[in-house]
Amino acid sequence: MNNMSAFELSEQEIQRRESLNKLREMGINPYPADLYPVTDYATVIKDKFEEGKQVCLAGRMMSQRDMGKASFAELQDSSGRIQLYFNRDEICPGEDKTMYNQVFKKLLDLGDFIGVKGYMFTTKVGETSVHVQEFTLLSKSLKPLPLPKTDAEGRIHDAFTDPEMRYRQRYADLVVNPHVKEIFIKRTKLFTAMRQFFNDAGYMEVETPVLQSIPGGAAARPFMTHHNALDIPLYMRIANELYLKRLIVGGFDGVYEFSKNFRNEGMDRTHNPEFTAMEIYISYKDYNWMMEFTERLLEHCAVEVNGSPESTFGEHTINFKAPYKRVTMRQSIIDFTGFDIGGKSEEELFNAAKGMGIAVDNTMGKGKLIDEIFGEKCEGNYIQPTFITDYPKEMSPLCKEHRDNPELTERFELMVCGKEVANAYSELNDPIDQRERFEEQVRLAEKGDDEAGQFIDYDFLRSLEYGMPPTSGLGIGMDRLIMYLTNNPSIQEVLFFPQMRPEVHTVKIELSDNEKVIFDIIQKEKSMDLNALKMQAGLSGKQWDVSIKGLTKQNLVKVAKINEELIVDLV
RNA sequence: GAUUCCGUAGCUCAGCUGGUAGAGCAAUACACUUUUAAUGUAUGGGCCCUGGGUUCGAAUCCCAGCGGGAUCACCA
Repeated sequence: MNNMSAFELSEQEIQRRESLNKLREMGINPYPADLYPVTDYATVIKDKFEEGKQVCLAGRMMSQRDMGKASFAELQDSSGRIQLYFNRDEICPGEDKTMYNQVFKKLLDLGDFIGVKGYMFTTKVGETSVHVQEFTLLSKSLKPLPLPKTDAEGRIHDAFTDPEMRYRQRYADLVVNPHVKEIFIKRTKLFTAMRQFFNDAGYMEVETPVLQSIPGGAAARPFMTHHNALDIPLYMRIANELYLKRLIVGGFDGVYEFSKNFRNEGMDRTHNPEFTAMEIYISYKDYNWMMEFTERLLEHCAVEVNGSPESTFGEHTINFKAPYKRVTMRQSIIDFTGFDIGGKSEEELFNAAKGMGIAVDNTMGKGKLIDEIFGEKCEGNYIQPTFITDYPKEMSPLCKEHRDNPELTERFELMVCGKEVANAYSELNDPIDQRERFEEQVRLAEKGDDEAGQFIDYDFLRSLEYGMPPTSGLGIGMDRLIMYLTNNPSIQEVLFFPQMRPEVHTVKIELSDNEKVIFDIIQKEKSMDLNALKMQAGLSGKQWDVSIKGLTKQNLVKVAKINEELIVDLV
């Protein structure tokens, strides 16, 4: 559906345009340029009520209750809503009552931005309100908002709920659904809290390239683009890890970045093609230190966002209060399956997984098999924040080998509600080992493992050769974290503008009768010789000329000259 | 990608086994000087997602498409 075309204005849209014109005729500019001297905000003056206090505020008029010579309206600004009281003889003290009778009562529509000056008072019924002495139209709204109504018990009626329209028209969603705005305020609070925590610890926020010639740091299908001047392919980053590590090589102690990453993969309730990860790298630390840092960080963030370390997600109450339980992957698999992966061969793991009813195939190595068992049997059980540690080496090409066991890595993931929200390593800084791991990934990719990385970033290896201090790194899926902190099971609810299929605008075009005749023929044939079409249409030379030009102009057909013959094609 | 549900007025939704389209809110007009889902009276507003098919007749039944939701699969 679309309302983009001027041909299809609804009745209400036409009425609003007429009001707009009337206002102009009365000398009222519906889109004035001058600033409006706002001094107050709706909820602030409601919370700190002072009888008779002069106020000046601005916002959208969201409801109007006319009672003849007096009226009530509601003003919604960025802070919330407040009731306005309009009295005819105070708005219009003289003989001329136009401002009240015409402008306020007739020509203003719900959704219009107005500015009001007046004083605070309480109505008979006890509602704190602004007694308006003067109002100004600040901006006219030409399209009716999908406005719900709220009753005395606070129940919302006819709420604007259609997810498609809410996501496509987030601006309208934000105006009429205050709880939606709340989600995004919390989202920003989360980012602020995290920044503050890192900055207080002395770490530095940095920016690294979004356009990369080698998309490294993760295994995912990248978006490709092209740089014209250099005439080279470029990729949108899938991760920023390798660039942050280069900065650690360069001598920064701690660097972090909120990284918009892009992955050209499927979309669903928890995946959007562009999403935000936070990555931080801190030198001279290991993953044990990072676990302690992470739990303090998340407790801090939860408190800043929700005022409490506890957060509700669906049927669960998640407690982000540190410390979190730590379980090795080996122990976790023992806990939930009774099977001990320690020291087992690939064949034994293969058979064990098969015995658990897990779909296995021959391309799977040890690491992949263990990961499948964990993903299938264990992962979903961790509701409260839990660190799962010591992942198999094969799955972690950027992570340092475990100090006690060469088959494992010093890696942890933080599980919340059965999903990964953070991932951290003692970072691999041995350039020779790193090169071998990359080469192993390329072999796996060639074998058909589409999760393995296919590119080797030789510049990154060069930087490691100069020497990277022992470093621990942490990555957090910001979208997923804010989903948990705002009780939203869908990523679309925590992104202002989630990816959608583009809207199709079927433009309705009025064709003349003659144009229709031609169009009907060409629509069947798709493409035909111009003279044959002219004959079939049976129009006079002049009628033909006007009609075919009309169709070409409306971009419905195209006339092309091929080998001295004129061909008409359907567009 | 698979399965399934949905698409009707600005919004939220009815519309039965096919018979010329309905409500509430919103809108327009009138009345009303402290209402608050204000109220009362009257009025207007629809490519019923698109395209085919069946039928004397389709919002309704069938097929295809488009868009969206949910579940599953995939996603270090």
